[in-house]
Amino acid sequence: MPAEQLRAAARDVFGWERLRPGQLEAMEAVGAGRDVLAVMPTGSGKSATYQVPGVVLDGMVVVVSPLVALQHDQVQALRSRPGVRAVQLNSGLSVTARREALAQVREAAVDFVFLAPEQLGSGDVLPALVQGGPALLVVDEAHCLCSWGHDFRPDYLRLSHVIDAVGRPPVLALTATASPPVRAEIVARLGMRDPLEVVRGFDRPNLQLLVEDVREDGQRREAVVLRVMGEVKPGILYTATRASAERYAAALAELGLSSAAYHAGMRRPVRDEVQQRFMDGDLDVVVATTAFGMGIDKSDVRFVVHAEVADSVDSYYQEMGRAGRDGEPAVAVLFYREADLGLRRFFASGAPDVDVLRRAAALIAHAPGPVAPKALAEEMHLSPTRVTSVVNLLEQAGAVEVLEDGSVAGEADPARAACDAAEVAERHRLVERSRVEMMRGYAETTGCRRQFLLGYFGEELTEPCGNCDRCLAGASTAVQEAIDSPFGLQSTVEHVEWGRGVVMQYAGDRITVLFETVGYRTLVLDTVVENGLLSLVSL
DNA sequence: CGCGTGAGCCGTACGGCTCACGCGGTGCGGTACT
Repeated sequence: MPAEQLRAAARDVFGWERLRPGQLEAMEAVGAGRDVLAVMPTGSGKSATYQVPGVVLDGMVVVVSPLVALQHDQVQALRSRPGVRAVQLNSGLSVTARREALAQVREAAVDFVFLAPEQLGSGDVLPALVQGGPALLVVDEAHCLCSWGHDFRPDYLRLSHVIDAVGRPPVLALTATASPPVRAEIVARLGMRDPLEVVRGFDRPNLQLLVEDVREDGQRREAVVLRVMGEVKPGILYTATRASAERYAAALAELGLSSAAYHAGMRRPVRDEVQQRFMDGDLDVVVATTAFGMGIDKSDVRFVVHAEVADSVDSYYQEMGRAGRDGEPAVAVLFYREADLGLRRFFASGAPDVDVLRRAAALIAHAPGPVAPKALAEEMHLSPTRVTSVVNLLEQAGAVEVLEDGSVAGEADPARAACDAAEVAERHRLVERSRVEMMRGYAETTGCRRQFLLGYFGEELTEPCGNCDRCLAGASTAVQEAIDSPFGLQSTVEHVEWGRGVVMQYAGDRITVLFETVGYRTLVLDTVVENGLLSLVSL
């Protein structure tokens, strides 16, 4: 697909006179049938990378998108363009509307179809897609695969099977934030082949990065409220729990701010109203849990304050990145207390029930033929989500096989299968917990915070930034040149005890490695070298 | 893991302390009930 054709479509259909370099690069690859992973900041025209090829391509584009509300907005935006046909498939559709949409999909009589991964799990959607034969499959907000796929929304981990089932069209994965290991996981989990990675800058120099140490929980409340009161509005205050969001929202309102809480425990219409008021500029502060943010693109947010740590640097970067999108000065403040890591560790430690794994493996092994997930759910009195998650683990452990129609087969010894599957989950749990530890790394770093963040995302900032609290205090310790070390960034190393890992970062006299089995570990480089703890692995 | 809540106790009559316990995030879909 020549660039000229893409430019013409962008201009004639969407009214975009110019395409940015990253956009065009991704579009051309997609048009040429290549898998693409695009990591580009929100507001940089990520959606254009599938919208434009979508109107040029001969065939239908399937977009897997995590939130029904996002799908709705995306469909509306596309329908407003001349001659563009877009539908969505979700549980909100009436029987008639759904039947109609499915018929259109079967005949490939639409340009775009939007759906959540759960739609692909059962019934009539996958056969309709197979018949329609998509020309491109897009996974929007692809980091959800890693953050949600393992337990919360396990249908995400089934996408590679869907891609195979619909005839392996080119795959385009999109996200705004993904560190190198997250990118690798997206590529692996989707089974992408030799993907082109288009990664556009992570650096947001207009964001001032601050961390405030809190000793006692009691002191924090007041400090957070004072900070929010003192900042230029509007802004977002993130909290770790719903109750905390409610409390802060009330406290700020009492002091005269227009503030509102936002979390998943609130009724849908109330949540929508809060979001709308924020977008319209009617709110000074939204006090929210992680429920708030996806799909929010408001340019003039002046601060993002975290009352407690996020669950990973990936999440933190994504949340703070909602400030200062207009390029004007904005501030990201993290209130840090070591004890807060406990709650995040708790969230990251949902251990699987070995007995459930064993029972599932036994049912599958002793069945006369392949078992439908629905039958497993009924037999075991588990929700479909739990069953999918259990099947995913057994499959990753190599104990069962999921057939093209979704049914599960396997003859492994149940006790053994459960043990192997639990080990898969345990490895994932360790990595999740080490991601929490990297939040400590950010909060406790003695060096430039931006160098830490960019290093985490695989980019190098050669000089301290001058716009974080460490730099402003003149206290940034020099970052050790990677050149001094025998282990280059992103090189594969082997530890005497923890096995293989990838070098992620240098900060001060320390080296951080992401190990396959135990997750992130930070080591003193001199000790590593003196004792020969690491060796370079040539691949 | 650690915070907030409520029960129970102290030691002197209502306030304050300690301790045990439960709970904590994210959304899809479908079902049951107005």
